[in-house]
Amino acid sequence: MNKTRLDSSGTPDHTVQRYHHGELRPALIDCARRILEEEGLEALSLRGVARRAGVSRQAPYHHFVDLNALLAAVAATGFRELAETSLDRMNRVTSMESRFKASGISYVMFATSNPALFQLMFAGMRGNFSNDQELQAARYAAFAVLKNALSDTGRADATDLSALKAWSLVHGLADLLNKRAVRPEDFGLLINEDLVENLLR
Amino acid sequence: MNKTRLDSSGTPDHTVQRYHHGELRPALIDCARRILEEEGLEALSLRGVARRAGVSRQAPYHHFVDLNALLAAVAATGFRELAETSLDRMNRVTSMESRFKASGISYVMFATSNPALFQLMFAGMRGNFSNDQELQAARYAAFAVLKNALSDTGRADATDLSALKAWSLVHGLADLLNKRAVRPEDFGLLINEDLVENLLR
DNA sequence: TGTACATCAGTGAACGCGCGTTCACTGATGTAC
DNA sequence: TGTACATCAGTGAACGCGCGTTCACTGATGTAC
Repeated sequence: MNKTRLDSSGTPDHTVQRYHHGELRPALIDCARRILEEEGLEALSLRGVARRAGVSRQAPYHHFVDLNALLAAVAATGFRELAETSLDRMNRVTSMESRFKASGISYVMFATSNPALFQLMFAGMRGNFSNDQELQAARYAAFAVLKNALSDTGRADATDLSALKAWSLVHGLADLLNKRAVRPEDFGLLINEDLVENLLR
Repeated sequence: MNKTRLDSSGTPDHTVQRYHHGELRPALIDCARRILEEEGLEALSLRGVARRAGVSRQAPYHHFVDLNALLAAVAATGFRELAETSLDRMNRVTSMESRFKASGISYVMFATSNPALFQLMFAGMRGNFSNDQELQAARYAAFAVLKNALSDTGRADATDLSALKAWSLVHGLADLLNKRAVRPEDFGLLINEDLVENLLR
């Protein structure tokens, strides 16, 4: 272990090994996200996260009571990001109809850009960490963005059932793409986004 | 171990413990299915299956080269059953339109009646056992039943893209129900089937 | 400004678990003669 | 019809792995005086 004191510039730096990490909690979440991205959900473990953060196995327990708490925190970042990128994309267009369509596209794009994270976000709903407060709030906020996108269209059929229909459509497409049950090439298209565009037209 | 000889009636019986099981391969697949049903996909292991079949840990290796081979065999039974129950349901109605609708309903009902199995069936597609011959054949046959249900309607828009749209819709609904992201109670309904009926109307 | 000391955030070793898989072995079965 | 024997389908012990988690400990930090 190459332990050095914080140098005089004083800025926290994950690459500098110090006894007190300083930003370990967010760093652990970040490492978990990278493991999800590179190795998938099955490969995510507390020990692995600690290893990646360059910290002892026991260190994470100072920031998360157990593995589920870490998973909940990671899933929460996922929902916040989903809401954020959805709003970003929606704000690039003006009509309520195109905003609604943008929300659907962003849902699929988020899911296929972060397949393991997306899996974790929904795995939690029947799992052991679904009652985490922070996670519930983030999930609720993300779903609200999407639901509002539909109701804002003012469509006559903007019912709960239509919302479910829209959600099922994009959720299903996202999952089929992630599971490789469907590929854009099968439709003569190059990338997922083209396929979503076509399907939601 | 209560090992008894095969009694004079001579019928193979899984409950009678004999040195040679006689029907171990199908029995293992059956045990795997029951573990999926009762404990979920994460709980499925070769050791667990052997344990449940009342057989040594090593015994399954006489019938499956490794865990993936067993998983592939289990997933294949799933696809065969999906095709079978879909056809059953479709054959209870006459018009091509209602047959198509029946195929959609049966897809969701199968998925929600066998959540862990359904998860396994699609997990394989990006996993290590997707190139199993028997599995590929069963999967192809099941998907053909559903695709034909649409093309048989003779709809003008019975394109590949419409097929994907229909598939995404039922697949998404199935997954949302399985992940408990959506419950029929949220829509004032009692059971999943009512919700599917409403959504596909 | 210095310092004593409580608290915070790490370390390192260990426990117990279930897993996939390999190895050498043996009882059971079926078939050729 | 009997029997020798190859083969099939089991057993049981063991290896090595990664996991979540607990325990006792210690270095670092910040604050009251």
